[in-house]
Amino acid sequence: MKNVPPLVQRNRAVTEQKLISAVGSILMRDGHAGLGVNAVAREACVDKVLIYRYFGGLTQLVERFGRTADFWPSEDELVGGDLARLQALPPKARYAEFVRSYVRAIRSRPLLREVLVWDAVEKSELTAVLDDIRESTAVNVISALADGVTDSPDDFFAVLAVLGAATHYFTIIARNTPVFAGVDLQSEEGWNRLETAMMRIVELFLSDE
Amino acid sequence: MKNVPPLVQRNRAVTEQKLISAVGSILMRDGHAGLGVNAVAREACVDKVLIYRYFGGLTQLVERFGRTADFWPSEDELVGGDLARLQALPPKARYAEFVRSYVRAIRSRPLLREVLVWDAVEKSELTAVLDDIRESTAVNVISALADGVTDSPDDFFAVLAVLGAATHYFTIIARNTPVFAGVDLQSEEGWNRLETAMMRIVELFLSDE
DNA sequence: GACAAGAGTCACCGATCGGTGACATTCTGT
DNA sequence: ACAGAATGTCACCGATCGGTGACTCTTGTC
Repeated sequence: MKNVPPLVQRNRAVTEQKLISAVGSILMRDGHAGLGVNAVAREACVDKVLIYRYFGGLTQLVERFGRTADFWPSEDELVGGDLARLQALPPKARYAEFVRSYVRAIRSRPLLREVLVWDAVEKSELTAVLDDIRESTAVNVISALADGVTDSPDDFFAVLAVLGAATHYFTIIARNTPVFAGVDLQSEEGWNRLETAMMRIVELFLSDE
Repeated sequence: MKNVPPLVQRNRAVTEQKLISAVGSILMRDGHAGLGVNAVAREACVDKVLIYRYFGGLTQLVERFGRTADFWPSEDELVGGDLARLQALPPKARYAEFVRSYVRAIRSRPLLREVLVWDAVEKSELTAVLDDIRESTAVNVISALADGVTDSPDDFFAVLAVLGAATHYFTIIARNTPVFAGVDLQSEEGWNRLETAMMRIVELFLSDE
């Protein structure tokens, strides 16, 4: 009897999953500063010794979390869901729309926001993993969109880097800072100002075909 | 005799100053995460109880530090040291040079860098103080430079906010992140790419008189 | 049914944290 | 000179941290 897989207790796979998702929960609720062995174990309703037994320590657990969790938006979402349609647009509209999609994709992910903070503030287990994901994604997306801008005299990729950096920064500080350089970060109106400014920047850098 | 002010011991003013500058030292060496009552007292070679007696607690001490320390560059330095000369330039060159001065002013201040990190990552005692300083400085400088751009159809101030945000972000992540979106943050060449991109952005937004 | 391996529980360690009360020393006003 | 305030020292508290050893209980195998 009871050949059915155990309903509840004594299941390493389930316990591991509880621990991994506890990392995400804590990041969302308390930020990276709240991440600790005791906190994760408490959140997962599991004894902390299992963190060491199953993962080798918090470091490795967080590493597993980084590789498992998909807080980073997919490349499809980064381009607004339809790469082919975007590619068909003339450069101006193509990149303007991409910038807007990027801002909204980043902004709408609270977990990603916290991870961005962590990534910016200190060198951690997630940093290396995240940096790799970010850079490879950036390369893929940008090369998928690059068309008709290669012979520009300007360093358009540097411009894109500037816009990406600004997006990350606004997203991060909007959690606590109400106003930056006169722009209201708590209202949609403020973010619209930023979006249009960024879209206008890429338009000014690109000819119309 | 001994009417001269005491050479060494038993001097509240000196002790307070030791504590205040210890805050700066720790921020520089260990970042905001290393700031604690014990750490500050240890750094200042002073008993921690004096932090409570003289300031009321670490919070108020940090607040005093925020108001006294001048990690934030002066408005003169933000404009490259000579406001009048800058104001005499045509808008394009004026703002391009301002952007470059700003990037370099921020980048060359390690203490400011750490404070920027702290300000971005969490709501603390310094946050409110810093936000006030930053916003009022921004208003002053921008209004001192504003001339001939008021009737632009574009939201040029939002563009400046974007550039400021990107500057802060690059400065923050350069401590740990080697590359962002293909730009090397550890080399002068990478920063030159960013500087020129930003300067080019403001140029494209401004007519030549 | 016996038994070993795996899963989970519990109690404990040393270190550090923020915070405080009690004491010793020095300075100052009269 | 003396008293009282100011300055600084020291020991201690409870809480939390990361980490570990030893135990109990469950499960699968023979």
